[in-house]
Amino acid sequence: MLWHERIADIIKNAYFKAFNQEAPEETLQMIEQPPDSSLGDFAFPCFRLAKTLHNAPNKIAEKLNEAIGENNMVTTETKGAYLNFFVNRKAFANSVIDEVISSKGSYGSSKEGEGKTCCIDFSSINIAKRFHIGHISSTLIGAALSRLYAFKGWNVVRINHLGDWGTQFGKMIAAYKLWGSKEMVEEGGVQALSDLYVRFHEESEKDNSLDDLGREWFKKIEDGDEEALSIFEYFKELTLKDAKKVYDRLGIEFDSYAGESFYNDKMQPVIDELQEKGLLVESDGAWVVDLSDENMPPCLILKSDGATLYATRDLAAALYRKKTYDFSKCLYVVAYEQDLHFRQLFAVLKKMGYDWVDEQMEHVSFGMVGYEGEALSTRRGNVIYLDDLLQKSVEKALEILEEKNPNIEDKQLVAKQVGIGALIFTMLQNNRIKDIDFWWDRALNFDGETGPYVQYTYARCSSVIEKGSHIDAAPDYSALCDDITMEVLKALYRFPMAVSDALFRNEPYLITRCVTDIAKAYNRYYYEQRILTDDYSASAARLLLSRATKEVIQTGLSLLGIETPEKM
RNA sequence: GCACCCGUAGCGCAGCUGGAUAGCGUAUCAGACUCCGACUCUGAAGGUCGUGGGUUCAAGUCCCACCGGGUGUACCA
Repeated sequence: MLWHERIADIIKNAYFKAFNQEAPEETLQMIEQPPDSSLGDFAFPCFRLAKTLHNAPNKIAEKLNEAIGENNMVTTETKGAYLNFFVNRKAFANSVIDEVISSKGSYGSSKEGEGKTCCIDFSSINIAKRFHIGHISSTLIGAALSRLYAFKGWNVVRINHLGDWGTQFGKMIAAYKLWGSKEMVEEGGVQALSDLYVRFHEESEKDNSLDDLGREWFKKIEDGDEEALSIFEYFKELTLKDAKKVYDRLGIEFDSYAGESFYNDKMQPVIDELQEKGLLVESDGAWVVDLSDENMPPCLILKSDGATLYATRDLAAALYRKKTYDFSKCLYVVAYEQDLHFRQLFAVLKKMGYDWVDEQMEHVSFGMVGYEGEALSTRRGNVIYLDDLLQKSVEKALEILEEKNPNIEDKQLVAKQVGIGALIFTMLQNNRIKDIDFWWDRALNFDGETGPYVQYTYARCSSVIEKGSHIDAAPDYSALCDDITMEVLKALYRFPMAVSDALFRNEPYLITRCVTDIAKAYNRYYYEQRILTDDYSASAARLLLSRATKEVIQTGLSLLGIETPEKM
């Protein structure tokens, strides 16, 4: 039983005894953890009760305290309006460790999502463009969320909504036909495609007949011309092959690559439906859904030349996903630049009568990535490609390993785990909404609260557990009752709540920070408390704590997509 | 112009959805290994929480105005 619940029960009983009425519904939610452990392990603030009980908050706290009396699980004391609880440390240690060890790596998981489906639209790379750091947030946040939902029992559909539609692909084909060749692209990969595109732009400044050629080729794609399609498919294959390398290194897979082109033939029904429901109005030759009652600009559905737009496609995609997956939740992990677009999208769906939108659809927006104080820009060279970044981070990790632990086995593998782990950790350390200014020296800094710090703690646990493997005495939990050990136990205790909060708020950083807290508490403990001693019963208990720490760190990091080497 | 987001220590950020003395990391300074891994640990210093009002027993947190920064604002995605 959770200690929160246990304490809520104690309060409820005391409340009834003291005031002869039921305690408020939200008693459980009112329980807090004090800012300082010396105040208590849990606290119940009584301010809010003053009104209903017509009594001063500190008097209420005192009365509850009297009503509780003696209890073998907690001792209580009042401090002003707070009723503070000190847990029975031995019982607390025992229950936290049991809980972790008995769940066998699934500590913090649950089945609350069972039978429900969550679609997560993330990463969403563009065809014929290299994977750069502009896509890293969506990719890592989306991947972490997909693991989190799965951990909570959800059926997760990971969708890579490819940017694979638009006139630029007509231009690409034109450029390819003019100056490119299979050999050249085979050798240069996606970079060669980007170069072709850049060249097309340059040349079309001088020769504007090229733009017509581009449009012609795009028209051919639209009309299903065999040659155009086969070249286009080839570009797509090439891009995905490149991206796959990055995804593999990050341990990410997708269930669907249905991108923009996929919805090409699925928009007409949506347009018809908008028409039938009387939502489509003409405006300056274009067809829009008016959203002035929502204080938003109109949502453009059809251009004046009859062509569809981004919003049209997203409407079709949303309805398709609902029909195909019957989701209970549909997340869009997209930068905040598109806040308005999603607000419009959701508003239009609601006008169409889809009331599930409010509860089920969410734009999980995040801050933008810049490079050393400037905006990302391919033209100015302010671009970092993801494969380069991963490579550099792994190299840095390898350098440090060579220096600190040159004789380690699987050095290359460990360097990869540490280097990539460091990167993921940094990216998932803060609130999504914060902009990220990318600096090489910051990205490659492994000191302080970083991925390697937590991984190091994990390796430390492994090491001491191995050293103590000969101990088979029955654990004596009274060895886990001092203040410093309690901080480790409390950090472990908080983990399931961090997981729940992270899911509720769609914020992976809550996991990152919880795992960091655990590592910090354990490192301090490790320094202050000798784990392996002559007292085998005490050692056995301390080893169990180490094992619990190790397992929770592993669970937490794996949710983020970070691996845990046994040695580093 | 309008809409949305952000503003907390030099820098990078938390702050449990309104509660106890505002924290963490970095950088700076001072310390700690004959000892389970020094990629560790302890301590010091660093703040009118952008500004001014308001609501409340209680405001970094809620409301209003202003200042500063970012993003968006119909035929791109």
